[in-house]
Amino acid sequence: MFRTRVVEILGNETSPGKVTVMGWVRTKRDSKAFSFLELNDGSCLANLQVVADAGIPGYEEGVMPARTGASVKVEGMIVPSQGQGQRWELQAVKVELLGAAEEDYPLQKKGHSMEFMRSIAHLRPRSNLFGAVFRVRSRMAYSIHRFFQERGFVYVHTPIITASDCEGAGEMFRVVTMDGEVVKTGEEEFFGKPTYLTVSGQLEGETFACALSDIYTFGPTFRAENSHTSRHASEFWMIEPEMAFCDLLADMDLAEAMIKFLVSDALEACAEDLGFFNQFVDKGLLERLKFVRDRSFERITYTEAVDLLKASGEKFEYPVEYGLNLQSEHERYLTEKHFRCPTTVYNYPKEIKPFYMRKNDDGKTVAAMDLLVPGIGEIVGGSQREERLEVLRANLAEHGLDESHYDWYVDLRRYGTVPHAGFGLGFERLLMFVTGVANIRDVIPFPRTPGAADF
RNA sequence: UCCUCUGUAGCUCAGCGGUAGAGCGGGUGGCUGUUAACCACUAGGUCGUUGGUUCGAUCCCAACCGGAGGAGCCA
Repeated sequence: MFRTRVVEILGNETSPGKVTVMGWVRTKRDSKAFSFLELNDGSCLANLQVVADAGIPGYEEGVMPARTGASVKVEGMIVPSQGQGQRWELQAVKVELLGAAEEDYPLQKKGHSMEFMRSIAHLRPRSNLFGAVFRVRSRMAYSIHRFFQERGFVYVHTPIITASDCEGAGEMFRVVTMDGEVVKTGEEEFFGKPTYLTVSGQLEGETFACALSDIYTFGPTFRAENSHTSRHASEFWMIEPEMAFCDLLADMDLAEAMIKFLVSDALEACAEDLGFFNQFVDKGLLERLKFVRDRSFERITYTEAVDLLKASGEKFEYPVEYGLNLQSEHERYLTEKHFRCPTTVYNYPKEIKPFYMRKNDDGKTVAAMDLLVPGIGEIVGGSQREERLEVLRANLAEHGLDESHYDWYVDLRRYGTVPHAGFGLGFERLLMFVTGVANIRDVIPFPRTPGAADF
């Protein structure tokens, strides 16, 4: 089957002449003597306008029954459009109906609510919005690999089924086998011990960084948290670079460079789709993305942030106090009202951070950092890892963890330990930031949230 | 897990203590180089479920179920 993609046709300076195009009908306007078909093949946001004169081969069988949602094959000439609104149009010489759409095709030409679109997740990529979202998602995945590969990072596939529990990362899904309706436990466990779906590849990533220097992971992660918000999903994708011979400063530099790289690439490679978001989803999107691309980010220590929030005069629902976690409202104030740009907060009190983060010399804080962006909040969380054997052991004990569960992790500090650091970036949150789409369910093809695992 | 909002036609919503309406979508016909086309006609609903109050409930009350938003936790 040979076809020309719509994106190739519409980008032409001169007519490509005779082409065959296949796609889905977005809308059709009939008159007595001819029909206009808006054809979309997903290769770009724009449709190709097809002009089909009554009487051409396939008009009765191909064009007339082709209502919204139908798939068609059109052969014809690309000619300059007589009408307003498009440069090129396809003057059809032959139309073939590939697949009719039944009368109850749910996508209308008019806008639908996001809730309804979620209920038809198998059809929503055929809409302008979701087509654009998922083209951008694909491009950003590609760009992430490019960013790291160009910098000499090695891509590591950390396991999805894991026996390790990356402490502090939340509730986990158990992986079990069944005997009929009975879950096999104890001696019967498939792996001989309890296993889970991974909540993070970080600990395994550290082992590879302590061999290949600079590595990254990029894969699905799972959290069994019962959280109902627009920013949480039970299954999501995460990018986790880990670097040997690296401290917190270089870690923050990398996180910021990565955000800038991705935003810059999106602005260039996804201009049409971002323009659509800017018009219909978030009027300030392009301005904000250009700002992020061109300006430097703010950096502030946790202690400075607490002082700043206390002195702000702003009324918060939750108290600002050294030693307490920054609440969403506090993060939002910093990044949306005070600095009005992405902000990295670092050096958090050790009590509110997990065991693997490196203790600072002040004895009170750890070398942790969160990169906050306007509208989303935390998009990156990272730290320099504790590389000193005795300090790590003490941390495990302080957190009430059994060292025997982490023997392989502790080994890294026994055999040629090195300063190292890394971070985790939520892929869907990045996409929310880049597209302006407000709900995480709308930037992942088939979202899994508590109580919902359709499709 | 907690708090708030919400559930009427395929979709988006209006409505009212006396058993329902619009726009879009669908169907039929017409018309026009149209472009969220236009015009006319037409078919669609046990008003989320179960109880209760009432002469009478889609409307008031309760519980449950579903959806959404926020908090916490995090990415």
